[in-house]
Amino acid sequence: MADEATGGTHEGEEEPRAADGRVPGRRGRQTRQRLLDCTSRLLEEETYRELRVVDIAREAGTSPATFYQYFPDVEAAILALAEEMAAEGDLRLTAIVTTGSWKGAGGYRTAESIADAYIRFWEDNSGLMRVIDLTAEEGDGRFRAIRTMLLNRFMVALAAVMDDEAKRSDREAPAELLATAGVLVSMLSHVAAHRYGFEAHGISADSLRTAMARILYTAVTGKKAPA
Amino acid sequence: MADEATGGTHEGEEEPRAADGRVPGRRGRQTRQRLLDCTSRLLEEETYRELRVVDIAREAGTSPATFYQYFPDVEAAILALAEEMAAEGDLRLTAIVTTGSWKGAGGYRTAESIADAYIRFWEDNSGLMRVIDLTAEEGDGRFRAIRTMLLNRFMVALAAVMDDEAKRSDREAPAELLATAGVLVSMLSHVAAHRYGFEAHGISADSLRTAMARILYTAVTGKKAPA
Amino acid sequence: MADEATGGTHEGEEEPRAADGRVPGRRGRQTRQRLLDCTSRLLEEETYRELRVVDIAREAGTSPATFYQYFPDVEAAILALAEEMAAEGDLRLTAIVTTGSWKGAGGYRTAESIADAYIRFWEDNSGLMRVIDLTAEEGDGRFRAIRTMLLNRFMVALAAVMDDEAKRSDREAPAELLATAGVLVSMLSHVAAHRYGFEAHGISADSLRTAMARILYTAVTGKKAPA
Amino acid sequence: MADEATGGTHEGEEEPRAADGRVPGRRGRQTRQRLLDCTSRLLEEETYRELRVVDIAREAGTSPATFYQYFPDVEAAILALAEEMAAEGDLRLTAIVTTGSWKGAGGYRTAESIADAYIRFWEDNSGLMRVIDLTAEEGDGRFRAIRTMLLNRFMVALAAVMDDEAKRSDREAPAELLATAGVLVSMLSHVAAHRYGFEAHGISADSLRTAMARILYTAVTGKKAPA
DNA sequence: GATGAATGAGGTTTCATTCAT
DNA sequence: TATGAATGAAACCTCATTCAT
Repeated sequence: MADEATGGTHEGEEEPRAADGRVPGRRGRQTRQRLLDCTSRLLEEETYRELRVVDIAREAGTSPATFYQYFPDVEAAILALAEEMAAEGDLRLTAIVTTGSWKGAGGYRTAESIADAYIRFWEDNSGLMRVIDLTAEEGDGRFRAIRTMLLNRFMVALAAVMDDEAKRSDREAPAELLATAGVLVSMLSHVAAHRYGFEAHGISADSLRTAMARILYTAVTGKKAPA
Repeated sequence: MADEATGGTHEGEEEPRAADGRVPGRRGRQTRQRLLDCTSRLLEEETYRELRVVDIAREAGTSPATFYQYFPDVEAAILALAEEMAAEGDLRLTAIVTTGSWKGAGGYRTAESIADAYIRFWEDNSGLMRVIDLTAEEGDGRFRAIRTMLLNRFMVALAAVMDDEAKRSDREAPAELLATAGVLVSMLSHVAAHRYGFEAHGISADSLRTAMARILYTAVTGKKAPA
Repeated sequence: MADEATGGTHEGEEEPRAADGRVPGRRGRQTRQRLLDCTSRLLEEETYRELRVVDIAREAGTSPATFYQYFPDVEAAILALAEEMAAEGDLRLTAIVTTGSWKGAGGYRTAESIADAYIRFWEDNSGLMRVIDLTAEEGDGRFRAIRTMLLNRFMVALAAVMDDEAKRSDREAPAELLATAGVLVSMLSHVAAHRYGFEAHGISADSLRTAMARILYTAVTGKKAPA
Repeated sequence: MADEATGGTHEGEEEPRAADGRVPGRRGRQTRQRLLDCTSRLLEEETYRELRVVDIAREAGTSPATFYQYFPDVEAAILALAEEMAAEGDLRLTAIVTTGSWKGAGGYRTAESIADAYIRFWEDNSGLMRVIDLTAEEGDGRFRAIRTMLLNRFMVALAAVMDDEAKRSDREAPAELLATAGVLVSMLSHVAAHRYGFEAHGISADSLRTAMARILYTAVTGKKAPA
């Protein structure tokens, strides 16, 4: 969920630096990227607590020394990864909200597709999101910032939609507009994150999606969800 | 949130065992508890990734050797801690739902107090809950089980209430009753967990509570939340 | 030589601490001492620049881990060694000056035995003294302090003797009494340190001793050295 | 001080060679010199024990690879630096002795200016001299040779002066002529090296100079130093 | 029951060194 | 000539873990 209301920092693509302070060339950037990719992959397999520099290096077919040429430690690599992902994910998520229509019968379908897209997004980045969530909760400012960048626009977009819908149907927008949007984002995030936990106990992804879509729909339109 | 629908394992209070297999006496149990308390405390301060046996021992004013008399590793201590907490928390959380009335004006107040209690519970156990969430997401069955034990009854109770309310007001209960309850629990959990993230960006705990209470209220009663 | 005129700190035997902050017991102190002894030995063989923790541990028949239980790094071990030595050496050196008589023919013999004792002291501690000198020159306050503790009393004693002698023979004591003593100590130290360098080029320890004794004798008594 | 009586090796200005054996051109010599300069500078700031190839390269704004084009390791660079310095310093130091007059009242002033010049010379090359002293003490033949080259002529010149003065005043030259000169050089060197150590404890450079000048004067002329 | 002490094991980190460009 | 980049090798350092007391 979006921990912050203030806008994400568009950081103008600062060059990554090698350990000695120089900006790496083509080959170097390639290696760096390979390390990031492997970090990402391992994040799915290993426990965060047990993810080692050696593992990443081995996975990437290099030596730890090479890893340290590009990142001071595992966290830094994950941070870079998170930044990369947030930049892309931000758009991907926001697009979902702004695209769909909430008028008439299609509204519920929009709600569904949001739930769907969210779940899929989390699935695509589960390892990384898991760590971002953890570290943000642990109070790490850098990861909090990333999380914000990633979820904020989605949250704001959702709030805007709720506002529009309220006006359109002559209702009053809820006083806690942003908070409500944030709560909904939280709901989506957490369900997506723990999807397998649910499934392991008989609650299908499908019914989760439906349950979320209904809540979303009602929150946005103020109407009962269709049967 | 409740990853599982099946009941929590009531493990009949098995005695903790020391490393040598014996059931520890009074002094031993005290030491063990001290270690658990310190683990809990450190879980708030340190990063999970960096929590070491040595740290716990030092915090408890003993040596690592003593730690190993009671736990095979850090995870085991956390697990014990989690079990301890789940047993107590289960009741504490469920009580909230079963106690309150949903009739008339008081219904909304019940929703509010649930949100409140949830946030407070998380606050009291943030470090531990953080780790339980993480490890459960990472697929660790033991922690998933704990999480279930903790949240399942709450979820089921919530589902029951929703069912009752539907019957009372002659509505049809939502098809996805359990899923909906699960989703609501997710919402509560995640917002509680990331409460400080929200606050750091201008969304107050108060407005979060209100936003959650409204969604809860609507989901349970099928009515619009009062202005 | 004595870089400082102010008195050495008698530090009341502070207990050495292990890495975890505890005061080691008997066995621990033994190990610690063994490590110190080996450090001392290696200081004679290896280059300071190349003295590694591993070397010391191996020499002592333990593992690096054990070393780190007692010292944070090589420097710390050397420092401890230096402190140990300074406490003992201080007395050993000072005794030389205060013991001998400067009256009549015996005076020159006293000068000689000072030179002698100094050379011998350096020989017994060459490796350590070498490092103390280096690090003190490099500006390390801790080693400077040690050097002071070691040489200061000797310097002061020498100054006192010079003062006495001046009074006895009705001369005026040199204005730069302490500075002169310091310079003489420097002379003794450096010659002792580079003794082998001299010898390699045909200047025998014997003639060095004589040359120094003469300069000493003249400086202290104001008389020409006997042929 | 002059560890050796035998003459310094005049090595006929052999061209420096690059790693591949070629004699470097203009640009190459420039780079090499820059590396030497940086080494010299770092010798003042860093500890000898901690001076790394990487440091030098970075300081010089190049990469380690470039360093290795000119020197096989740090020691080699220091050695080159030392040779460079010794060639120049030799003359600079010796000039002091041969220039001044020892007749009459001016004699003491000559002694003073020697002490002065020595101190200044050390100050200009403290880092390097520190390392030369250490390595020579550690028994490294190459550095011993350098040290000899640097100090030998000064020592010999001093001995010659002492001899002259003895003859002039009809005294017998001290039997240990060379040894005495060597001891005096030691004195000068050590005091110069530890000048700051003295100052930190209340013995001023000025009084050191005076004390040394007096000892020198007496040793050379056989007379008491003027009040 | 508690714990000093030792240490195997293994990850971390740094560096020297090389090579292809 | 210069240097990005990679990396073997080795030291550093920390920890989990054990055991004798």
